[in-house]
Amino acid sequence: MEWEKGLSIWKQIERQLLRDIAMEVFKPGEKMPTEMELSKRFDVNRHTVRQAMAALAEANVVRVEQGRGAFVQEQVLDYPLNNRTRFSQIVSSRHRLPDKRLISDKILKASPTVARNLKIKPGEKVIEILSVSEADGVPLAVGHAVLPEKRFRGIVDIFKETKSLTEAFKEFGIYDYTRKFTKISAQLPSGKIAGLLKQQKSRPILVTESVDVDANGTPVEYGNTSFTSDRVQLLVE
Amino acid sequence: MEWEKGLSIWKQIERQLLRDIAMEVFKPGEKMPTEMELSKRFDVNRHTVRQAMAALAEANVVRVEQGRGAFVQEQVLDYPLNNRTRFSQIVSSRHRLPDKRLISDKILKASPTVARNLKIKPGEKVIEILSVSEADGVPLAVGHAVLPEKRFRGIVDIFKETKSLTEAFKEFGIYDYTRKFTKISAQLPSGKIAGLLKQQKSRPILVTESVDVDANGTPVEYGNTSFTSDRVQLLVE
DNA sequence: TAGAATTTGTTCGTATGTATG
DNA sequence: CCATACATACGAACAAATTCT
Repeated sequence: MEWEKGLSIWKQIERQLLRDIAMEVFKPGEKMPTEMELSKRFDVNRHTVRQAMAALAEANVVRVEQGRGAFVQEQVLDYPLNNRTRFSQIVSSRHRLPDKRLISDKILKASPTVARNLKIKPGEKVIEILSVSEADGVPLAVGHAVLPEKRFRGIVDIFKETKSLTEAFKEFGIYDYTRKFTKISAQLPSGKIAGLLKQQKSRPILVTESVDVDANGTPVEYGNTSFTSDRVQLLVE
Repeated sequence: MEWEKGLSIWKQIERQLLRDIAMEVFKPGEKMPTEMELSKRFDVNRHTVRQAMAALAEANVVRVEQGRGAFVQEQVLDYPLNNRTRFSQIVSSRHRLPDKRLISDKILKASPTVARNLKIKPGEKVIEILSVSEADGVPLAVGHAVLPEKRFRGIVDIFKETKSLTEAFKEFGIYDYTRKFTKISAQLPSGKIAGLLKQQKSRPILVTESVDVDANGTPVEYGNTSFTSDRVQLLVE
């Protein structure tokens, strides 16, 4: 590579790498070449490459992990929390193809935590639905929803057809429901969740705990959603 | 320990451990005895203890880490995001003693990201303030605020006195400012942040990125706050 | 499970060019 | 012209984290 004069070498390297990423020579999520390889390619010192990489990391274009390498940042999806937008709408509006796959469903007895949030008695039957939400075939979140079985018997079949809880609720006369609260924490994923999200166990996830209520204020769903923090960012406006 | 009849042994163990935690025999953040030690103490099989521990983990009373042991969960502080509440108010309302310590302040040039969010030109001078927010002497968050230097020259001295940006803003004629947006992600902390939060580098943190604007909609602060996810939970209502 | 190899992070030192007063 | 400060660039050695064998 030829160096223009008037512009520092590391800035030219930064521009070149940015072009490579834009041209998908290095694709989102993929590993970049090592600093050694890059310093050979550009025929400069490793520090010069590092300065370019640091600039890219600051601009959130790449993510550098000690001992592993640098990775091209996936496109981060802003996931709004406080309004009534649904997953499929959010993903569609970003020109990406949404999908929601049912992983499993079970009927079991409410644990104390579940019972408190759904305002039912511990031990009452509840429906547990595990699903994966994807955009363009890439998993973004694992949803873990719990609903009172007494009120929503048979909802799983409708969910399977419509792939949407919103639609399924309509069959039970619930045309509007709102989010009562959302609690957000950061965790490391279990092996199961990491597998479903197709991410490493060492990368953290965003976990939201929430309760949805119907027009009367009665809880209809207690949910627990795990987002890949590499591909999703929660947004409060 | 004597077993009551009519109640399963693991539930009695669960109750006993809960009592121990309530009496602070095991204190928040501390390591619990190993499963082996507990099974000896209660003279039961290790699996019986595991069942009790699993129940406590489900109830979020303890946190189990493979290869390290079980730890009593710290009291989690719900940190509301969407209203105008300030840190000191939030902590005070939970009957805990708030404190905000200035770690460092610097004047440097705005990076492209900073410039975009503050709506200034890249390279313009900005004030960078690093602070730690604590409750009862335990660090909860590390704040990283960036302000335009042109408008807020000398604000650091006022911040040092009042320990509050809200108060410092008043000296500059800003009596009201609002949060334009908050973006939330999960990350692993850098060594520096982990040290300031007095937590392990392997435990994830919640990072909020936000912009505050004055009454005219002009950005006054671009901030980046890192919360310990073991002691803080973000709350959106 | 233990150690070697790989890869990034940090800290020295050295040298050069450029802007400023 | 000089002194100073600052950014750039290179080199070497070691620390820390991860992966491979």
